[in-house]
Amino acid sequence: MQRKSFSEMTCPIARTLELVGEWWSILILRDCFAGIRRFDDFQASLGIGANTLTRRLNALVEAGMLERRPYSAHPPRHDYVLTRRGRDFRPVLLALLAFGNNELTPEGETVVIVDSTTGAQVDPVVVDRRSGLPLMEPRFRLAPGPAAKGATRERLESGRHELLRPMPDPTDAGPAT
Amino acid sequence: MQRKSFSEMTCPIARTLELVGEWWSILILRDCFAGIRRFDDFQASLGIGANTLTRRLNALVEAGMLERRPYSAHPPRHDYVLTRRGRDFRPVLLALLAFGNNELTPEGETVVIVDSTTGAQVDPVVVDRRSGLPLMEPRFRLAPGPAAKGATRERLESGRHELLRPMPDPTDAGPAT
DNA sequence: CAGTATCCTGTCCGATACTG
DNA sequence: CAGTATCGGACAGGATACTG
Repeated sequence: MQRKSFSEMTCPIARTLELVGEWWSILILRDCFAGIRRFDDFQASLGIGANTLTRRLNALVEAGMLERRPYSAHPPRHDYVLTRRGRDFRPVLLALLAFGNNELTPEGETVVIVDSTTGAQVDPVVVDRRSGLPLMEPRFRLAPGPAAKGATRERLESGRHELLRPMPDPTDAGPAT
Repeated sequence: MQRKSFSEMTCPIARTLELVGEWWSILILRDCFAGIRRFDDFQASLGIGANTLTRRLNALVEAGMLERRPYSAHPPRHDYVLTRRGRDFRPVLLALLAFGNNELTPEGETVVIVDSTTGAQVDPVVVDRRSGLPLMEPRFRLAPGPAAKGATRERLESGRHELLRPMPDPTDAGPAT
């Protein structure tokens, strides 16, 4: 990247983006959750060049998202499996999946989450683990953490942040104010 | 991109990735939720070139994530505000935020979500909106949607998919060096 | 089968200059 | 202030060839 490098950024979102780096990385992680572990299977599933796959796989290992697990010594062969950190990425994939299903399915959905007991399709929401309440509840707010500084801190303290707030629909003919 | 183009892919995750395209896009969306709406403010917040910002902003408008709202006619000026689709992207940002906070904060967290009533820090989880149960419950599973085909369908039907399943810890790699 | 090495190309991005 | 136009560099990703 010749972008100024996200590592200089303290934002956790930017950091995460830096870690998963390129798009293929996320798709590879998706495939890991689909049970794929072998080089060849990744290649077949993704339609990615062997070359590029090597680079992405190495990057993910280096990022601590994947781990090599030898299954043969002669010749040396290994599976690529998710580390704890890699498994922690799951909610991001679920969120991407939900968004894609809600917004981008001209010809119908290809993957859905269903509740086996009812057969109903699941609508994923993000909630607070402890209270079970959706994060949109007014009681929740973004706050500066210990390492926050400058403009970030100010913006967070001002309460103007809308990541946890319902927003008016601009297309719904709301007066422009 | 000279990648084969995700649009050929039917996976909702791949589609979403195609939509938000480049990394700056996601950071721009993040800033939109932070209440930023003006070209200049994006530039200052992101440290991005005016040139690049224009391109990303145009792409996001074209993708239906942002909308231009004129606030001046002479000269023509507009705010960039989230559309419904753009606001639908919120859970992805929350998931990225949570991941970054959990995994990538060597010097401490910069942004946290807190419960105002208790002061406790919030741990976000993804649950089924209807039942309130975490998606890891065995009753939930991925299933092929109406438009699923081929290998995707087979893999989903085989039940081997682990996106909604707890996975064994592979001896665990901590942060790789 | 499971990769690595090399070369090439597209394009994302940054810097700079310019406009109303 | 809010952008657009143009140029150049870095790098992700593709194609191909090669190894054990």
